[in-house]
Amino acid sequence: MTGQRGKREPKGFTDRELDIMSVLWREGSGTVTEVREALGEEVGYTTVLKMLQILEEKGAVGHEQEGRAYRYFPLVESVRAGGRALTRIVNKIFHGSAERLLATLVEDREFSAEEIERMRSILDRAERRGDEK
Amino acid sequence: MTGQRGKREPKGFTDRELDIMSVLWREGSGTVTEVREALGEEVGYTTVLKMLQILEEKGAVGHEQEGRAYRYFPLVESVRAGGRALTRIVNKIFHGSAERLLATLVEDREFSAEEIERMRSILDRAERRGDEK
DNA sequence: ACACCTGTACGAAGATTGTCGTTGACAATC
DNA sequence: GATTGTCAACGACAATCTTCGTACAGGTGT
Repeated sequence: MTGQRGKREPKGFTDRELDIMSVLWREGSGTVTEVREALGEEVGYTTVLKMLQILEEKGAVGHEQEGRAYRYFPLVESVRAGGRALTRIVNKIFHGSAERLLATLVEDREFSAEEIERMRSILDRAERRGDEK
Repeated sequence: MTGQRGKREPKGFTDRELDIMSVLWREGSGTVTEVREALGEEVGYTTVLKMLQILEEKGAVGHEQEGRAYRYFPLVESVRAGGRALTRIVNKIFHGSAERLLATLVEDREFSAEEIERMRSILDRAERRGDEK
């Protein structure tokens, strides 16, 4: 009974919710039918609708009328959601070490020289940003 | 009714489960009481026990008798769990771009010059690894 | 008008999570 | 040998998540 129940905290998304959000982030917006199609139609229409309604209740998406249908769009930015998810992983799994997270990230993946270069630039920027302080 | 539910897939951990796993990864192992203490005793003894039993049922932890108590230890490595979690995030939130994930990761954090340097080394290693192919 | 589409709303059912209370086993201590 | 303390097992309960079935509403075509 710690009472941290407040619905203010965004909290993370469950698997299915994340599937839906992923589509909306990628496409920008979508009707129930569009989202369902993007998911390969593996789930029923009403299921997708229900998920969107739950997500809306949580404040993660909004909708506007479009003809007869509703068009849903994300209200939380993917970067913010990603930041929260990463923080959680860094703290709980990598014991606060972003390095270790990075090591694991690049472990199982192949990168082109260009990608590596861009990632270096990202680190350079972070370094300069630190210096200016 | 897609039926791809097979309980073979490790799936992700929920918040509370991750709290518990985090302790076991950090400490190596722990009895119910130890884990509970590590969590600041904010949850009841039986709750921690139940979580450990659920985790055991899922194959994420195991236990051995130690005197009168059980000593639980992780069966899944943190790096593997982290890898799965990262894959999920990269795919669902960053649309497959590890770069963008990295950008978000370093965005809200401050790093020492040493940390940046070590992260660069990680990228160097990944690059060399790619070359050898 | 009537029968269909297309779409949303409602609500229920099953699974899982997270929280415990209670019980019972076992050993140490008085 | 009765009491107390430690600890696992069982089962209950509420909250969520996920999946739909069913019902209802507004157009469309004949």
